[in-house]
Amino acid sequence: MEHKNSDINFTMDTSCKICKRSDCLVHRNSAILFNTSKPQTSTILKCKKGQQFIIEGAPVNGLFFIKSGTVKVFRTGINGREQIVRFAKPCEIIGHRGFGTQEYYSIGAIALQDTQLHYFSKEHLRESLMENPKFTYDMMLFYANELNRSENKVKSISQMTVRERVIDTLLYINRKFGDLNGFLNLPLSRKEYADYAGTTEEQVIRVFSALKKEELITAKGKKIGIKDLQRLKKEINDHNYFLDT
DNA sequence: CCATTAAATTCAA
DNA sequence: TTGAATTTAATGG
Repeated sequence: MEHKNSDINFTMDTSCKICKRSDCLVHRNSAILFNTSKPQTSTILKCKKGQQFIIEGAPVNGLFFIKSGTVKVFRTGINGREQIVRFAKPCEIIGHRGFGTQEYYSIGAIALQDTQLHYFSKEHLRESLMENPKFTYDMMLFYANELNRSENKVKSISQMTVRERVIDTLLYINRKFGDLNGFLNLPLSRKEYADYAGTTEEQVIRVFSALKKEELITAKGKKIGIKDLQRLKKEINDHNYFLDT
């Protein structure tokens, strides 16, 4: 909740050197995004673990693309409760909802690990979008995907039981971040699972304990291992089915 | 929700 | 690399 916003480090970069994926929006459109003939192309923002780089209510000046690391995007509710909207990994966009119409961010974003972000100004993006239909189309697909996911999330929160929501969260993390040596490749606190699933830390801990007893998962601190993916999937597929990345 | 204990992580020597 | 200090997990009221 209470994260310090200390020295943020800006450096210039003219290309996306790390990511070489053909399905990466930044890489696929790097010629446009890193157009060297334009003065202000991109900036790299380096965030340390736990650093907040988008503050709710701050003015929107541009968009962030994750170059490396992971990020949680959240919104704070009325009672100070944190609702995690999504977890984001490299090649994803952050802060896009505020782009265009909104003046201020309605979400906050915090680096879960040391993270590098490409930052593009509104002006540069506007020009790139106007000039390049392919880039615009890629962006549109991203928006459509996000909308779909967000609609599904509304359903899951309002209609699923706590247990189902926790399982759903585990499957989401598994789908999106995969596993490493049998453990989910993203260390999260129980509080963070709770904030995504829309419950409390205690509930998550209790569901985890039950799942461990049923031999569906294993847990060693923040390392959560999925033991029986099929049975977990089956349990929520009775009510829900959705894909996302 | 809060208090207690156990467990895990961090950090600095 | 270790272990003391701090943070986080788990359980029961």
